[in-house]
Amino acid sequence: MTTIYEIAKRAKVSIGTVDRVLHKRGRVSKETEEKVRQIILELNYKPSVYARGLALSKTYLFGILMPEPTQDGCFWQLPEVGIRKAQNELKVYNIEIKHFFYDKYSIHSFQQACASILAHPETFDGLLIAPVLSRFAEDFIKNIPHNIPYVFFDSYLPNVDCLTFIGQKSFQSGVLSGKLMSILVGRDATIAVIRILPEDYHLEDRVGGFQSFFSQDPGIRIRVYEADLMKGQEAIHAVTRRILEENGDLGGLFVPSACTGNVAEFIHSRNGQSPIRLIGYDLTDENIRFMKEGVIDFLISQRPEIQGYRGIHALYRHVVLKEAIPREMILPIDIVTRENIDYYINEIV
Amino acid sequence: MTTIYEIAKRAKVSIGTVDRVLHKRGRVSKETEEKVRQIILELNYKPSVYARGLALSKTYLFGILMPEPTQDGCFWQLPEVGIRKAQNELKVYNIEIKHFFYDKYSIHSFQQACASILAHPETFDGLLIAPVLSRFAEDFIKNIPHNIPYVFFDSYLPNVDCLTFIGQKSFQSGVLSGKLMSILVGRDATIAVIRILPEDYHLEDRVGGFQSFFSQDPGIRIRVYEADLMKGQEAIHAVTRRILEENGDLGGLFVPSACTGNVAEFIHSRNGQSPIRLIGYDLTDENIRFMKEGVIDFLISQRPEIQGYRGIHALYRHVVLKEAIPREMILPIDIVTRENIDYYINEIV
DNA sequence: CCAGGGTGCGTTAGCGCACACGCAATATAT
DNA sequence: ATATATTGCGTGTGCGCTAACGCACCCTGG
Repeated sequence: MTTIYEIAKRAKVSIGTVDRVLHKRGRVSKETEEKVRQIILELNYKPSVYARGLALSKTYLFGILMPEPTQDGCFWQLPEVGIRKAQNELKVYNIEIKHFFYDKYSIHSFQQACASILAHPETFDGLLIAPVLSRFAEDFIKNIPHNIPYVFFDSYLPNVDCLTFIGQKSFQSGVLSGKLMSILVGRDATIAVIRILPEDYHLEDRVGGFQSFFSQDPGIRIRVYEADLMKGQEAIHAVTRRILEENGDLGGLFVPSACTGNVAEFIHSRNGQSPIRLIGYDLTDENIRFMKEGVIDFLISQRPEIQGYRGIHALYRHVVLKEAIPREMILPIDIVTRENIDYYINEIV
Repeated sequence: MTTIYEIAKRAKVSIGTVDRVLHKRGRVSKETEEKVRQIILELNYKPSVYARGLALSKTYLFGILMPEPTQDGCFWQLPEVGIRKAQNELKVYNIEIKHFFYDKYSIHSFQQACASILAHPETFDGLLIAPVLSRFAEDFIKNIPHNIPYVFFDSYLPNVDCLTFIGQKSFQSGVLSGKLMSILVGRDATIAVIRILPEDYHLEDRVGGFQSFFSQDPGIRIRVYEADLMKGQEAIHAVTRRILEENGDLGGLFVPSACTGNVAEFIHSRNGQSPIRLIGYDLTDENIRFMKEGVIDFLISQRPEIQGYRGIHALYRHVVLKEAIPREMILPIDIVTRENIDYYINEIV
């Protein structure tokens, strides 16, 4: 193990000088700085995290900005699980976490949460953000001081300098859903798709991917319906009713969001008819229940727990260990069905 | 943050005494020990990993015992990927790793690798073991000194005191394969299963699970064939040929191991006939290729990269951080198909 | 009676690093 | 010219913990 003493000795300077070079604190002549840098490279010096941690004895604070865990059928509890796990693991490294939840169907609530963070931005060593309300999130991002890194998870904001994005390729997950649906319904069928509003890139992409899978398949008729959640959860029931009324021969139904359970609930209550294949997203409690009951055929999981876990970890590795972080971490598109669902529930890294 | 000084002050003793209590090094009277323990509990004292690491300035060595990475169609490269990643991440905590590879089709080779470890067992702070050759692995385990912890991954050895097991539920993965096969082949079909020898609990369970899925399905005829890999890789080709010859109406083929690609290769070369649905295991290069070409329909992944990564991490958390480790970590049974395979390739935590 | 050993404690020297401080030597302002 | 910054460097202290060391005190056996 090479230490700053070793470097100082070889460069014929004191450890103070080495330290100044390492931390770019100036007060070093060009020549000595160059010499020290040279030796650091030669010896491939890496500071001891233990010694650094001890000397600094600083506690780091990461802020989390995300929807309230109870929203979207408690979907947002899932990243929470991973965040808590990371928090526990990283406690020993003096990492602390502060949550800022917002109501994703209330712009005011979102802006209030942002304001809380921006009131004392310098107290945070990093931020983990689910930028669900894309347009308003952009304003927030602009006001984050440049020296504080932030990570996106779940959804993405283009043209923004985040440390990394952790999530899934939405379009491709739609394509995969299409493939699964095609296996389930056979060559000739009518399939309904529920487009969820308010508009969200994420969900639009899923629908786009799904449609694209069938784009050259004349046997499959795809009909797109809309449900506006700004008008309340009842919108889902209403549209499902319409779909069933208007399509007596319905073979399958694709729901590009976590509210698949609401659809399942309605379909289930209307029993006795021919089975409708149902594919949706995310392992919320309700979705799990309807999958086990056989109402939902496939669920796509985005590994939300792991997104949360990795988000915190990325901040830790960047801020504390000063490691390089990849620009994005794309998680697999997990296919969940009755036979493997138990192993995906609260599955963390 | 509470320190040993704080504890010492409250207990009216010196830090040396506190240290002796913490490390159970004796030389402390019953009464003072009790008092110190009491205060430690009260303050919920957790030693600083930074200070410990610095004071100890010890490097830890973990040994890995697993098959040569090139075996089973380079399947064993996959856990290697995760192990290397963990190694890189944990380097800063003074963790080092030493590999012991063996030829899983040579008992002698296995025993030699074991002997290398047992020659100086005390140099290792922990072991990560893939106990593929179950019966011989048992002998090895018995000879590991009791103070050195070991972790199993990939497969399991019953009645043995490992720190944790990291792997998948083999039987259930077979059930899942059955489900997928049933969706693919429809209500009436003949399905062949290749039983891989030498006997391996892991693979037997997968076959068992697969058969159990169809146990009450009169429309599906399941025919089990055997291929003995001890006689070389050609056994796979030979049995595949026999299957095709004896089952003109073959609807599907289930291969419970990584050598699915070998089967695919053979089926692919015999083109022009009706499509045979193929389900197998693991993302080896060959399997990936045949999946992308459409020869393999589904692959089950056991997340081998993550198994390796987590194995090292578990040892680290137990040995260095002295954290409690769960008795087993069961990984999800991932369904991989053409549309999502790209996101599973070399996917690590 | 005392040598030898065990018991119960306090003291101390690092581990490698961060950072404040101090002290010359030079540069700039008054 | 003197007063005041600025540059370039070395020194020293402390972060919290580990483990060796040392010093009384007691017990035991010859």
